Amino acid sequence: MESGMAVIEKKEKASREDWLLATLDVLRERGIEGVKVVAIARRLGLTSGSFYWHFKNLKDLLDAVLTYWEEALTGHIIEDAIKFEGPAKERIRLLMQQVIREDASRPDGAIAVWAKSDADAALSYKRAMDRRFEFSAWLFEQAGFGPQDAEIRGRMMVMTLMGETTNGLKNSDGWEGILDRHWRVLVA
Amino acid sequence: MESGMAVIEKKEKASREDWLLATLDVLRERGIEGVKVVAIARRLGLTSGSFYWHFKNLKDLLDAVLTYWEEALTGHIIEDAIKFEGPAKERIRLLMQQVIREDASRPDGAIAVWAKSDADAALSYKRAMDRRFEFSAWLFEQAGFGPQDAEIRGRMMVMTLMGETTNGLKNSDGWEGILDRHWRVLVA
DNA sequence: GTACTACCGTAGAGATGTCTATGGTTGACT
DNA sequence: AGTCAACCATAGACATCTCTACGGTAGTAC
Repeated sequence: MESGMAVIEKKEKASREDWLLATLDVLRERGIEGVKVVAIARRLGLTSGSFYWHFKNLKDLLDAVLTYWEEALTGHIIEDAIKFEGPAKERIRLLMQQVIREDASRPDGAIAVWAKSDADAALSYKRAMDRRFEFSAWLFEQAGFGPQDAEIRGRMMVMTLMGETTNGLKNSDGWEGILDRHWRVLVA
Repeated sequence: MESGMAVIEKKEKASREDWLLATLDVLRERGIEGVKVVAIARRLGLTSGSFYWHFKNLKDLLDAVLTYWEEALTGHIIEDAIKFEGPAKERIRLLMQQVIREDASRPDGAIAVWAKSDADAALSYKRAMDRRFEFSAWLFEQAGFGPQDAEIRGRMMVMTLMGETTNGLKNSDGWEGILDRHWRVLVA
């Protein structure tokens, strides 16, 4: 079953952020229980000895992962959407495209599973999801839907995007068409 | 971080199916890398020695899990929906309710993550998803939508249900209302 | 009571993982 | 040339996991 994990990038020196990003890769591919110090070190072409220079221990790294996911990976999409100036429905389309385009780097599915067994992850996950639902509802209100309708459409958008993301939509043929048709149903 | 895993059920003797069901619980809660022989044995109040009476090895168990998930956990929902006699839109509502009601026992999210790192799981996952998409498209065609529209609405339904499932919709207040509003948008 | 089936426990080898301790190495600055 | 900061490797104690080997037990069948 195991096919081994290759050394992805051989760097002379790795920063704390390099370790963090490599961890996100492992998290996405192997799930939370696959996040081992030795596995991440192997991926970076380093040893575990160097890990403990950057992080106190494994938990320290996992906390950093959650914080990064909440702030950067959820936050920047919202910020970009707020900045956008133009029709509200186009803003929704833009956000959907951006999420799918980041497809490969999003560990959302793995974090959802992680949240089932870990209290800290569950807190982060709930905060992020609530934020997404709230912002998505706002997006659809701006597009002219009433509060109740906006809420459910926003919720559907978030769910659909998470589903397509864990499903790897971007790697399939005609993903842009599929996304466009999702959008049409949502803003209809 | 680890809070230990309690002995859930202490049985005198366990069958192959008991091991399988316990594995599904662990899979859902800890992800694929958390599926360890000792962990499942602990949950059943047994030791790993007994595991190897029922299964050749860990891979043997994991194959059984995939087969069971594909055939039973995906299949019976489709079968129930086919059996239903009544308006096509009501059939859709029924299916959605059934999926959410089974919420707690569905390991779909964990299998999606698993599929990222394992070829066998990826095959099972793709087969199951294709079957769901195909059947869902049929459901919406029966409800009067054109092929293209039916396909995208079916896809959205599957994604939304998977999202709400990994999100634990059933454990939240007013989940029936939320589900009903999802349905209304989809069949509108 | 003997035998057989179905199941379980224990012990242990070997692999893999966390984390500590300690000692390189490399480039920038002086 | 010397020093310091930043980063990495190695070794090893200790824990956890897979899987084998082998012996034990409870129920049923005769």
